Amino acid sequence: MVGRKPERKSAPPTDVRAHVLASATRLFAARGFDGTSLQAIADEVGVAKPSVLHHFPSKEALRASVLDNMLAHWSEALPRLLLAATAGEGRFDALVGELISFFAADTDRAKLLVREAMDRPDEVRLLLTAQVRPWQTAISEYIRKGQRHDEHFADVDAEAYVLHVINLVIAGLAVFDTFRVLLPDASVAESRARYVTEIIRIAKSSLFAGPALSAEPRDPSLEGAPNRRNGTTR
Amino acid sequence: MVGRKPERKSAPPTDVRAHVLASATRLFAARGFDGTSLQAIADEVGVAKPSVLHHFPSKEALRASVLDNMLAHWSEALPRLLLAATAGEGRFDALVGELISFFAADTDRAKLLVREAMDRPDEVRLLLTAQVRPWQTAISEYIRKGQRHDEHFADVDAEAYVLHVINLVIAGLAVFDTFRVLLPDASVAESRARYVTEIIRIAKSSLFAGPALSAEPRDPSLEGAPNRRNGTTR
DNA sequence: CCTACCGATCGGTAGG
DNA sequence: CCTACCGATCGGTAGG
Repeated sequence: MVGRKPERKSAPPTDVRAHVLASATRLFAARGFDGTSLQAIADEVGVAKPSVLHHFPSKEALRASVLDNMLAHWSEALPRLLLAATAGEGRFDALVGELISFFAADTDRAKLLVREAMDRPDEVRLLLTAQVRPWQTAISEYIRKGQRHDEHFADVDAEAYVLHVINLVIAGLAVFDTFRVLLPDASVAESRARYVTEIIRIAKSSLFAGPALSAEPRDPSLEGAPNRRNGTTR
Repeated sequence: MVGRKPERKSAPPTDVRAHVLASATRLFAARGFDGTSLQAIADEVGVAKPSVLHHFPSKEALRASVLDNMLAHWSEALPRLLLAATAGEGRFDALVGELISFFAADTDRAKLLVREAMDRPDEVRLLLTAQVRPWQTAISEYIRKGQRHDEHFADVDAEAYVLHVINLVIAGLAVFDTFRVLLPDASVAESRARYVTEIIRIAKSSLFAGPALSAEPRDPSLEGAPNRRNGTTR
C-alpha cells in the first residue's frame, strides 16, 4: 500500500549486486535464512525488493551465492594455509592459527557454516565429504605417523580429533559473540585473544606427548608465533 | 480454503499440551524457530492450529516453554552431576561424562541451545550469566588449585578452558548428525561413541599435567567408567 | 532499476 | 477442541 522510501545508502549506488550479497551474508548469519526476508535485504541496500530478485533469481539462489562467496574466500586463503602446514617447526600452531584467522577475520563465516550444518544437513554432508575429508585424512595420517614416533599420545583418535579441533574453531567463533560475556575482559579484542589462545593450547596439548608442556618448553623459537603461551593465571 | 484432515495420531488423543511441546521441541531443533510454522506443529499433533494457541498464548510463548522444559530436565540431571563432581578419583571424567550424557540423550537439547545462542544472543547471555557462570567460577578455582599443585598445566586459562569444553560438548553434539559422515563407522552408535570418547580425551589431556597419559595409566579403577580409553589407532 | 500486483502462508482472533 | 476469518507479510512476477 504505502510507497517505500528510496533512502540512498552511503555506499556507491552502483555495485548493487555486491551490496546485496554483503547484506544477505550479514543478515543470514545474524538471523538465519528463514529469519531474513528479501524486503529486509532490499531495505538495507536501499533498493526495492524486485531489484534484489533481478540480481539473484530466487531467495534460494541468493543463499547458494552467499555460501559460494564464502567458499571462494576460503579457496583464497588455502595457499597461505598450505604454506603454514609445510613450514618446519611451528607447523601445527601455524595450521590451526590460519584456520582461526580465517574465521576470526569474519565471524559471519563461522555462523553461516554452523547454521547450514543444522538447517541443511544433507547439503553440508556433501560439502564435508568433498572439501574436508581429504584434509582430515591427510592430517590423520600425519598424526598416526607422529604416534608411531611417540610424539603424539597413543590414544588420540586421529579422525575424531581433527573433527573436534574444527568444531572448536568454527562453532567456538560462531557463538563467541554470545559466550564472551563469560570472559569479561577490558576489550572485546582482549577476550577474543584469550579465547583463541586457549583453543590453540587445547588442540596442541591434547595431541603432543613428550615432556609436560609446563615443565620444559619444547622450542623457544615458537615464542614469536601468533599464538604464544602466557600462562594466564588471572 | 480447503479443510485440513483431522488425521489422528498414534499417541493418545488426550495430553495435547505435552504433545505440542514435544513436537515444537523437535521441529524447532531441526528447522529453527522461524523455519517452523504453528500449522506444521498442529499437523504433527493432529489438531487444528487454533488448538495449539489455546495451550500456548503465542508462538513466542511456545518457544519460551520449549526452553523452560529443557532447562527443567537439566535441573533434574543436576543432582547426579553434583554427585559425580564430588566423587573421589574419577571426578573429572564423571563430570564431563554427565554433561555429555545429558546432551547425548537428546541432541535436540544441544541444537536448541546453539540455535538460541545465535538467534537470541541477549537472552542467552542472561542465561549464561545466571546459570553457567557460577559453575565456571567454581570449576576454574578448582583448576587453579590443581595448577598450584602441578596437577594441571600452568598455562591453562581456566575460564576459557571451561567454555571450550562446554562448547566441545554442546556444539559438538548439535552438529554430530551432520559431522558423523566423517566418522563412517558401522553404526551411528559406534561413531557417536568414538566422537564423545575423543571429546573426553581432549578435555582431560589438555588439562592434566603429570606423567604422559599414554605412558602410565593414572588409575585402573577408571576403566569401568562410561568413558574408557581404548587407544584407537584404527 | 521502479510501481503495482499475485496467490500463499504467516501468527493470531472471534465465536461457539 | 473446532470452523471461519483477520490483516500483514512472504517470495516472486508483470510490465515497463
